[in-house]
Formats: sequence, C-alpha cells, structure tokens
Amino acid sequence: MPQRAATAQPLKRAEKKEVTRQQLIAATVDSIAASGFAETTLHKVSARANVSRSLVNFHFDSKEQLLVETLRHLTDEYRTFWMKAITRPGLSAAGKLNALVDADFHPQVCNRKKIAVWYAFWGESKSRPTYMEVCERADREFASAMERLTAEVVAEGGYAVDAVAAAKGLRCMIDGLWLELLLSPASFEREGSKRICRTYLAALFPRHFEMPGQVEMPAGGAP
Amino acid sequence: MPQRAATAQPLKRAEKKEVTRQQLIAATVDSIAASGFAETTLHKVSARANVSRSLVNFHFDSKEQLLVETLRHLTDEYRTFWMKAITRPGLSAAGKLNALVDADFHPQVCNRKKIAVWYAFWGESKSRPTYMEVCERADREFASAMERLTAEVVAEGGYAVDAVAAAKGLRCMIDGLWLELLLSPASFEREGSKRICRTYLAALFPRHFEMPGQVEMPAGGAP
Amino acid sequence: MPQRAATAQPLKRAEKKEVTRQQLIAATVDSIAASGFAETTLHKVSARANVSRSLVNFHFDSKEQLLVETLRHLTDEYRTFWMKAITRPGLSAAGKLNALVDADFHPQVCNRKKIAVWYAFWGESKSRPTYMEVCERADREFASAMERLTAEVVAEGGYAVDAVAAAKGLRCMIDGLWLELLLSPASFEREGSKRICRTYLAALFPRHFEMPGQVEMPAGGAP
Amino acid sequence: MPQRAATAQPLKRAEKKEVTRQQLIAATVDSIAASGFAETTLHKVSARANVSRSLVNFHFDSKEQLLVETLRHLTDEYRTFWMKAITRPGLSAAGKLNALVDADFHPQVCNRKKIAVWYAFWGESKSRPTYMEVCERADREFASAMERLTAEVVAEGGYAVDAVAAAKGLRCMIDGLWLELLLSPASFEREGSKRICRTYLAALFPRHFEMPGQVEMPAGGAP
DNA sequence: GATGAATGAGCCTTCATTCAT
DNA sequence: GATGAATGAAGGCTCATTCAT
Repeated sequence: MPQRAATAQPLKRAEKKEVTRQQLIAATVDSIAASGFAETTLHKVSARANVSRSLVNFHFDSKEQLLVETLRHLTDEYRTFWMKAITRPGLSAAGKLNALVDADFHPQVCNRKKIAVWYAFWGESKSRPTYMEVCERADREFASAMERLTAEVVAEGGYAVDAVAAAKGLRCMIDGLWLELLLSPASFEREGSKRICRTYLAALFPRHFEMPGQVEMPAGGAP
Repeated sequence: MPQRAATAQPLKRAEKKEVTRQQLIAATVDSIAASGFAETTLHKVSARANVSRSLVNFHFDSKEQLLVETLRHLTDEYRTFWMKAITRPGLSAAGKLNALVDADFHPQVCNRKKIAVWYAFWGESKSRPTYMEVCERADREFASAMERLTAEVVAEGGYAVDAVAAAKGLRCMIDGLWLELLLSPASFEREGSKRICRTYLAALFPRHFEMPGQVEMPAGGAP
Repeated sequence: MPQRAATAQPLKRAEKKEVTRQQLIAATVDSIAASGFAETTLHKVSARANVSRSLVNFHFDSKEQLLVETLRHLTDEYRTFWMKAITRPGLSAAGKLNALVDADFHPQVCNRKKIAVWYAFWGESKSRPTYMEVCERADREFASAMERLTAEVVAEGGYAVDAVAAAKGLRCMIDGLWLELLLSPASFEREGSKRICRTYLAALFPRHFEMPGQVEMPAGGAP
Repeated sequence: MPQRAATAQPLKRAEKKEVTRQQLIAATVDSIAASGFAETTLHKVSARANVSRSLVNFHFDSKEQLLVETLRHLTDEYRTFWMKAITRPGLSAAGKLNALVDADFHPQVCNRKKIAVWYAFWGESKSRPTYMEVCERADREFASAMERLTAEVVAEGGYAVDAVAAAKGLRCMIDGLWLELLLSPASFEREGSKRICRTYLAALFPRHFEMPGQVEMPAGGAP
C-alpha cells in the first residue's frame, strides 16, 4: 500500500542508516580488540561489517571521526551502565558504592574485548587531544559521582579520611584491575577483584562496609 | 699510555654501535610518547636520533623488533629501579613496601612520557603476543616481590588479610594512578598519589603503617 | 535505445577494468623487453600504461602475480596462434608441420620484443617454479601437437626415423633460431630461418618435404 | 724464515687475491643458478663466498662489473672447452663436428646449473648491451668454427647444401636442447640429445655421418 | 544511496656503495 | 688489505580517500 510505503520507507531508511552506523562502530570495536589500534584499517572494519569499503567514508567523514565516535559510543555505554546501577531507589551511599563496584566488574562492561579497546584508546590518548578530552570528561563524571558518595559516607561515619582521595584510590584500583584482566587474563578473577575493592572500602570505612570473608580462591577462576 | 689506547680503541667501535642503538631506542620512546604508537614511523625515529633512515634496519631487523627491544628496555629499566630500591640494607618488609611505593612514583620512572609509552604498549598488547609476554613477565616479577613483602607483614602482624590480594590491590592502585597522570595530568599529584597508597596500606596493616596526615592539597600540584 | 544503453552500461564497467588489465600486461611486456626482467619496476610499468602506481596493486595482488599473468598471457597468445595455424581445413600432416614453422616465424609472435620477453622468463625460470610450470605446460602442448604430426608423417612415409626425436629436433631448432634473433638481430633472417627448418624436414622426410632451393641470401636481410 | 716469507708472501698475496676473485665469480654463478638474476644480490654472493660484504666492491668496482666478469668467465671456459675438443690431432672435419656435439653436451658445460646461468644472461641481454656484446662475440667464434667445418664437409662431399645454414641449424638445435634441459630436466636425455644432432648431420651429409641407430630410449634417462 | 575503479601519499625494507678505522 | 658501521636511493605495498557511475 502506498501509504504504508510512504510512512515506512523514510523510517526504514533512516533506521537502516543508523543500523549501519552502529554496525560499523561495533566492527571497529571488534577490530581494535582483535588487531590492535595500529592495525585497524577501514578495510578490516568494512569487511567485519559486511559493507563496501567506501561506505565507511560515507557514514563518517574520516577514519579519525569513526574512531572518535567509537570512543564516544564506549563512554556513553559505560556511563549509562553505571548511572543505572546507582539510580536504583532506596540505596544508601555505601550501597551505591557497592553497586558501582559491581557495575565495574559486570561482564557487560568488564570483558576482555572492551577492556582491550579502552586501553587501546588510552594508549593513543597522549598524542590525540580529542581522545583525551573524551576520556577525561567520562572520567570526571564517574569521579564526581564516586566522590559525592565517599563524601557522604565520610560525613555519615565521621571518618578522618580524605573523601576525594579515597574515591580516587578506589577508581584507580578498578582501572588497575581491568589491566590485570587485559594482561593476565588467566589470573583475573571477577569475584576476587570485587573483594579487593570491598576490602579497601571496609578498611577505610569499617562502620559502612563489611570486610569480605577470606575466601579460598578457586584455582582457575573464570574471568 | 699505549695500553690504554689499545684497550680503548676496540671498545670505541663496539661502544659506538651500542650508543647508536640506545639512541634509537630513546628516540623510539620519545616518538611513541609524542606521536603515539600508530603514528610512530621509522622516519620519525631516525629523524629524532639524527641518523639515516636505513640505519634503523641495520641495528634492528624490523620495525617490530625495534619496538620489542624498546619495550624490553623499558621493563629492564623499571625492574632495575625498583629492585635497587628494596635492596637497601636494614629495611623491614614494611619499609620495603614503602620503598616500592616511593620508587613507583619517582620521577625517573613515573613521568608522563614514560607512562604514555607504557600505556601505548599495553594498548597494543592484546593483539601482539610478544608484547604481552614481555609485559607479563615484568609484571609477575614485581607482583611476586610485593606479595612476598605483604606476606611477611601479614605474618608479622597476624592480620586477617589475604596477602596476595592485598598486594594485588596495591599494584593495581599504582597502575591506575599512573593512568591518572596520563589522562589528567593537571589533577595528578605525586605526593598525593603516594599518600593514597599509604592510606591503603595503613588501613590494612595499621600496626605496620602510619595513616598519612590529612594534607591540604595545594592547587595545581606539579606532576 | 534504452535497451542498448542498459546492456552497454554494465558491459562498459567490466570492460574498462579488463582493458586496463590488458594495458598493464602490455606495459609489462614492453618494460621487460626494454629494461629487462631485473629492472622492470612497477613504477616503469604504470608509467608506460599511463596509470597511477597503486593501480597495479589494485589489479594484481603483487608484482609477482603481474609477472605470472603476463607470462600466461604470452603462452595463451602463442598457443592460440599456432593452433589456429594448423586447424585450417584440408591440411595434410606435412602441411601442418609447414604451417607450424610458418607460425613460429610469423612477425606476430616472432619479433624481437616478444622473443626478449620469452627469454627473460626462461632466464628466471629455474629459480621460480611457477614460471617453469607455466612454460612447461605450454611447451608440452606444442610438443605433443608436433609429435603427433611427425608420427603421422613417419607412418605415411614409412621412414626409419624416431618421430618424437624428430619433433624435438625441430622444436629446439626453432627455439635456437629465436635466440639468434635476440642476440644477433643483424644476422637473423626470417625466410632463412624457415628454410633451415624446412631443410631439416626435407632431409628427414624427403618424400614429404621439398628441399628448399639454395637462395642467395640478401645482405642485411631485415628481421 | 724471513727469506721464505719475503718470497712467499708477495706471491701468496696476489695468489690469494685471485683466488678470492674466482671464489666470488663462482659464488655469483651459484647464486644466479639458485636465486635467478633478479634476486642475486651482493649480499648473497658474499655470503656464498664466505667473505665480507664490502669485499665484493673491493675486487669489482660495481655489481655490474662482477656480472660482466662472470659472463666473461663463462664464455672463456666454454671456448676453451670446445676449442680443446677440436684440436685433437688427426681429426677430420666430420670428426671435429662430432667432437663439437660431444663437447656441447659434456656434463662439464652442459649441466643444469650452467645452462641456467647462460639463459639468465641471455634473458637480460636485450637490455644490457655489454652482455649482448660478450655473448655475440663468443657465439660468433663458435659459429665461425662450425661453419668452417661444415664448409669443409660440403666441399669434400659435394653436397648441395648451404654450409652456413647447416651450421646455424646445428648450433640452434643445440641451444634449443639446452633449453630443454633447463625447462624440462626430467625429459632431457644427454645421449638422446646428441643423437638428435647426429641425425641432423647424417640427414644432411649422409656420406660423412652415420645415421644413429634407433635406440629405445630408456625411461628416466639421467640428464 | 551505494559501489568499485582509481589515486596519491607514505611506510617498511632492501640494496649497492662509501668511509672511517 | 679488509672490516663493518652508515648512507641514500629506490622498490613494493598498503591505506585512506575520491569520483564517476
């Protein structure tokens, strides 16, 4: 029917265009994880996305822009994820901190492929101001959120602890644990990593966090 | 003296070659820090080292080998540095842990240029097994040393703490603080970073480490 | 007419690509003849074909493949030529042998440029198995055809001659005469060369071939 | 002893120099046969001769000169060989022609390695005047010698044969049979090749050469 | 809107050659 | 006399990008 065609077609087109865009970004993520940043070529990306080579230049003005958009996609996805984790109603500050830790090691954001891409971008950041800007903004948001929570905990418990420093310590610990997954996937343990973070929190804020029980870590814990 | 000349001459030849090699590695480090991994070309490296382009392939069979040797140089330098820090006689286990923290934030190893290079290699590690191997070995050495120290502290103090996990937490925290220097150099503070680590240690091992005093962080602390 | 346009358009695209391919092969032949095998660079080839340098790698995966395809083009062209020469209806075996000799010295296949290219490939054959394979197959086809003809003549005439050896002798004589054209173009004579072959045939098969008349060779016979 | 040293040394030096030169030429021949003309580099040659790379440029002004001297060495060796074959006293013209055929298929000059080198030079001849000159001179000498012999035979036997053409036919046949050894070593037969030449001679000059007996060629005749 | 032939820039590498030792 | 570090030129190839279709 002409009417359906008229309303469906324009939608379909715009939709399809967006789908292709997302496919290209996904393919870029895959390629960076598999081949590294230096060996990620538009040829490989378009092959992964099953589209013609020149289509990449059609959707993104340049390779650089594809990369930036990929990084943006990554940060957006990450922000959405942790924000959702702490917006659950009825959560105390400490509960939210716990939720952040859980989110940071959730397989959806903390898997080897995505970590590899994060580190690939970080590795190139120093020489590419745009990357650094995007990374920094994402970082600052996450940092602020965490700092607000530690500040609340400090205030509640009357701890003699620098809340900002405490937050930074936790954040950095998480980043470092991600690196562990990247470089030594065999020795990475998802639950163990969370436990390390919680130990840190419990040590700093004993009246808000429970020291995790000493668990015999099972050999070959799945990452 | 003729003898000295006789011994100096043969040294000069081999020495000069080695000097050139080191210059090339240094130039590679500089280039990766300045231009990133992907845009580090042999042209840039040779230009930085003030030598002809083909000389690179004379000293190193391929670009890949130059990069691997550069990474190796980096790990060697790092290992030498922290090892020297903990071999000072008369140092307790806790003292050695403190020394490790100091070493990790010493400007000689913890400056933005070198951190950028570390992260550049880590960023490419997933897709280059050789890099990962070299990185992992270096990491394991450092981890083992640190774990031995935390185990000693745990034993001494009778703490109910998983020594391996405690060490891993510290190590990851340090890696994450390095990333802070890379991505947000403005907000990085050398002393503040050490303090965060020491807070972690003091919280876990209160009878071995003193909680650092709350210091008003000076605005714009120089990295 | 729209129909013609519709059929002409799709042809045009594929056609143009094929035309460019053939131009590149022709340019390769020219370059090998002019500059030799060792000094035939893709730069020279693309310049001769008036196309960009990278186009060569677009049509042929590598330089090596361009060379192989050039050799194949040569053998195909040669085979087509001599096959057509002996498929003329109503030709006796002896007549076909004569036709083969004529074909082998026809200016279209026996000119200094093409002979130079043949010898260039033969010169590299020993160290390049692919060339040898292609050359051998072409040779074997030609040899088989010729052997069948000599066998027929031997059977018809009841000659006490090894048909295979006779064919090989003729074939080798032709190859050697080609070399004469390559190395001593001044002393090469097209008709004289055919006469030498026919003398060989007439000496072996007197009842099938006429001994060519002794001709006063004109001085400086044009090749 | 000083005296012996004084007399032996200078001789030894010049000798050694010449020895090295010959080694380099031999290594060049080997390399061309093994790697082809295009892939024969001074590096490979010096490695084969077990000398330092820059020594080649010391003994020969340039690579080109090394190649020319190698070709000259080849032609000299060949000339010496066939000349010696026909200077045996008490040999008739026909006997000398037979001796030439024997020489041309003697393993010392007719083996796959040397044939490969001949063809390598011939393959490059068209674009390198120097090679062509050297080749042509060698060819002309051989041709003249053979023409003198066929002329003698023609005169002796009163044959109605063009002596020059007959010689050219034989020469070309030999060159072509060499190519057979190069391209189809499996089907090459040393004795069979001589027989083909002798059949040609016997067919042209029946009163001077005996038609070789029809021999059942053994399968897999050793080249 | 999407394809694919074509381009130009640039990279890694190799090679013949030189020069100081 | 011979070595080996060093050079400059050039070659093959890949890549991001454009343009006609």
